[in-house]
Amino acid sequence: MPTSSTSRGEATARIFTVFRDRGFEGATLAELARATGLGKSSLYHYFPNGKDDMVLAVFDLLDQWLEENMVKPLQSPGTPAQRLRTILRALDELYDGGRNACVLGVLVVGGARERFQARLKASFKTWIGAMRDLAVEAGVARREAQHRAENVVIRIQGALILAGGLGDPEPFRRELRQVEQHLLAG
Amino acid sequence: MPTSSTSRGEATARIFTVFRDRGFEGATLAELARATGLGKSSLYHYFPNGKDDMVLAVFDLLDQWLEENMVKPLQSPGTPAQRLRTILRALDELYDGGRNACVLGVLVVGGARERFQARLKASFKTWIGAMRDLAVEAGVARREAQHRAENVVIRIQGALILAGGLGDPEPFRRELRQVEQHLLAG
DNA sequence: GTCTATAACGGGATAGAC
DNA sequence: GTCTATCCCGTTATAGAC
Repeated sequence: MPTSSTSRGEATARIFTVFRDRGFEGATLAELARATGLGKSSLYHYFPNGKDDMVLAVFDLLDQWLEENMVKPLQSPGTPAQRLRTILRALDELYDGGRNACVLGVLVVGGARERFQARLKASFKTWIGAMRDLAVEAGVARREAQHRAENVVIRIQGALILAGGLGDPEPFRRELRQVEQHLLAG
Repeated sequence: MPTSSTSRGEATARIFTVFRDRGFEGATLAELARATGLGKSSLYHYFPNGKDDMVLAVFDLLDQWLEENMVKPLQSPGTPAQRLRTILRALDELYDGGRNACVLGVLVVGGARERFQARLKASFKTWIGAMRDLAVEAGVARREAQHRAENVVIRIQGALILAGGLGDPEPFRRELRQVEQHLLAG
């Protein structure tokens, strides 16, 4: 169906990286156009409300990613520990071993938060919910599982911040290893 | 010596909150002027290089805060646990129980990181170093103390992100309580 | 759907009087 | 040190041809 050289979906994937690296107010139309290979007019063709629409598309893409890489592994075969490993590997890849920021964390700061609070909350809840369900399945009491799941997300977000601030991805890598031990521990 | 109604120091304190709440690119001169009660020209009188100079002043202020509230308590009387409590109380106040963002975390995202990487790294290292020294004094081996200190900073940063994303400060409050148990544990 | 051109606006920054 | 006025540029957004 798509007739253009760069589909809306392909454009969204590029736009994702621009918001992740530059933040909402730091992402200019010029850079978004360059990153997608589209002219400004074409961007407005796909995203009539400009950057706001682009961010919503990024949330849609992110929610697909969460569904595929966090939620779907809950129904896969294997032990909870094995599936957790799969999940953490996907996160490690998404964040490029601590060298990439998290677009959710980026959109929490500045004026973007107010605008997209509902989507931010929903995405975080999806993520936390998946981690919690895995812990519950491994025998952790539901309330404790919820807290551990939030703790996992907190530590990943914080590790990405520190890695960025130090200019060194190592804190992220160590934290990811510890998280693996922590979530399902007896 | 200051003859103006709003001194540079007072202005910096207000500017701090604007960058914290809006981010570097989100903070406009109009808002910075409004928040300080100064005209644009007065801002440029105090900060000849505009927003860049303002951020440097914010780093100076923050480093003073770290010295007073993280480093100085290391020489205070009392057990390490007591001094840790004092330190965590100061952080709880700084972040208003999880309702405020961390200006360090905010400046890590977007184009501000590259510009201020050195200052960011220095501030994080000061903070981590203080936490580490406290753990060492409590009998934790130095390498383990360093890791725990980084973990504390990671969890505080991450908790602020999640609190912002969910629009609920509770994750921060719980994390702060857990951090208190974790840093010095035998 | 994509292009060129441009409108309309807001941003950072400066000049010069006081 | 502060004010008013202004400049210049980048940014968002739109118009209209192809």
